[in-house]
Amino acid sequence: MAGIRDVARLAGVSTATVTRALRDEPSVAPKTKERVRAAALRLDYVPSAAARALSQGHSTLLGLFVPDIVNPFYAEVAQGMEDRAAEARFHCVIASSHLNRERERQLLTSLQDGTLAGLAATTVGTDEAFTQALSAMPGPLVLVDRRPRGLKAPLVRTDNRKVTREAIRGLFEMGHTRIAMISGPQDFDTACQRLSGFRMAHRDAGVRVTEQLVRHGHLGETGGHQAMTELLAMDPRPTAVFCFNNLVTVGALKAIREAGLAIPADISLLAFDDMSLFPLVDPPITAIAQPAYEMGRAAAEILLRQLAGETGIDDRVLPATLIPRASLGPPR
Amino acid sequence: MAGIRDVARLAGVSTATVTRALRDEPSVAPKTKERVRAAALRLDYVPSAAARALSQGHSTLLGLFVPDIVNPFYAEVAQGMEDRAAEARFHCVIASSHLNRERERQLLTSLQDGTLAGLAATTVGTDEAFTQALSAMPGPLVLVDRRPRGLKAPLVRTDNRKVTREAIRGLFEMGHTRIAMISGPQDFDTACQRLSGFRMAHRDAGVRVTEQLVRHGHLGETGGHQAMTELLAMDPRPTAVFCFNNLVTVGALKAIREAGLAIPADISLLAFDDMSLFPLVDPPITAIAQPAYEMGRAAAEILLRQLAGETGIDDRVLPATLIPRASLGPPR
DNA sequence: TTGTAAGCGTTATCAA
DNA sequence: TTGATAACGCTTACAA
Repeated sequence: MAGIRDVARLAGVSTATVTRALRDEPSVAPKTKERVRAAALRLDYVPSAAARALSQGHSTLLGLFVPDIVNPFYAEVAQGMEDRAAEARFHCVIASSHLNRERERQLLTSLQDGTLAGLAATTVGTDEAFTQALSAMPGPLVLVDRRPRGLKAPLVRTDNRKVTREAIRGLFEMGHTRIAMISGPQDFDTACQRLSGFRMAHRDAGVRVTEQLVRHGHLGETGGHQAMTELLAMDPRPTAVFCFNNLVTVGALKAIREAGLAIPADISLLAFDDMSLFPLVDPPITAIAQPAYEMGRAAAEILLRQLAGETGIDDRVLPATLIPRASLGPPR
Repeated sequence: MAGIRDVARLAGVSTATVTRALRDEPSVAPKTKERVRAAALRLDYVPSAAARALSQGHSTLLGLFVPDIVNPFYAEVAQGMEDRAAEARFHCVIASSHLNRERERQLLTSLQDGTLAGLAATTVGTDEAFTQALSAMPGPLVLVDRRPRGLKAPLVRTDNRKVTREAIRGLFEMGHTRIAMISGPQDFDTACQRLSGFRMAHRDAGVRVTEQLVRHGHLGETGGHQAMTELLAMDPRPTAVFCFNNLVTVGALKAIREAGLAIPADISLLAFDDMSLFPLVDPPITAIAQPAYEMGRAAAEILLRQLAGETGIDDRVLPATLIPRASLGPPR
């Protein structure tokens, strides 16, 4: 493996000149640059990332912390982040924790030991220790999707409240009056915002929210399934249900099927977060799609700007879109 | 940020002793270790990854090269790889290329510049330049899913032929005789193996393969859609179709719907690769599931073993499983 | 425009 | 069992 010295020797210059030439600094004479480039090429010279990181004080690695990379929402965030990072010749380290504490700790250590130049995190509100450690961390930080209480860092998110309010309004316009919501933990700000939109739509429609129809604290397929089962056991049943994320939707859908009910005839189903197969499900699921890919890009962008020295960066709010399909219909 | 010198000073030892103590080497006196640990803890000392990498000659970063992290198959591979890597305190850099050449080049550079200690790759056969560059690379390499021609490296894969053969046999047992296959590019060894299983099942059943029913070179949803449309235009139509991967299946499914045909009454559909929503599709799709997570773990495992100096590592063949659902039925 | 030389923070070698 | 010290390979003042 050729080093910078070999290149310097072959080109007949000093190592300092090699560095400058290869970075295309204007202070180097064109002829010199040419010679250095030729030498580097001939020796297959690739500068050592470790040496560079050590010398410059930071790496070109961005970290992305997500609960579950298999969840397509996060996968798309990852793809967006990675694409944007690659444009700046940065790489992404994706850590998918499954809420694994040990893994969280490892990631934080990596931020401290300089493996990572910056971190984008989708944190779970419950984990106070992690949150606190995060805020004490050196280096750029950006939050994606949600902000744990007390964490001061730019956030990339969707306008949850607005889009939910509009979507639920559509339900009222169809004639629904008993609309249920399967919401997440109350310390998820996303859940709160979506719930808030849900309530506002009720106010808009002059309908009081039936609190028993709002189920808090549900997560994942299991949570969605359980909440839906409970909702279906009520009398009278809700005529529509709004699920606060993709996995919860899947669980709810299964529960509805098991109960032998028809969508949307017996009950309408509205999902937050789209999935690629939702159009093929029976029936195709109407969903509020978040611009996950763009959110990932925006996160990388913000990290890069922070690394460039910019401070006081604002939150970035991206629009979500209602994608009408067949799971919404007027109540019987 | 405290460095090793600060710790050494506080503990009253040399930097060499600090290193040894923190790595728990037996040559350090217990009392000394204790003192060093206390000092490190008090100063919040975290060794610099860059300095360590420079000094040791390699990082603790594993690279995973996949075509598309949003495809759940690869996402699961990534999760498996990452979990296994984390156990050894390694991180994973995921590069999702979308067949982007520039991105491929970047990743190779990272392998050369020492950013990555090893690389797991799911390469696309078509890209000879990349393949060749890969084989010329320093450092451990492991192939996942498929092996491009001429690349000598351990491979983690599924027993494609066997599982396909058995699944297609099931189709014959149901009474099908005109079974189509939407296969991938002929330079994908996975496509070849699955096709081979398809042919073997025909031989087992004493049925000659109708070559017009075998469509080569299709990839992605678009490819699946197009191939299926062509197949449905044939007269007589096939009574069953086998799709060689998940995206192709989705495309084929859409084409069947557009043609207004019923599954499985008009045509049976068998997928290679499962997806989490396949059970919810109309009808639920019968699929051959690959142990993607385990494949990712195995890839990391092999990389780690190579880093530990092991050579001559064999391919790892994992079993796939047929998951019966409702998209298969006897022909009319 | 180019060169010299001092870091950067570990680890590893050799002595003690 | 511990300590000095020389790498590791690049970047960057500072000089020339």
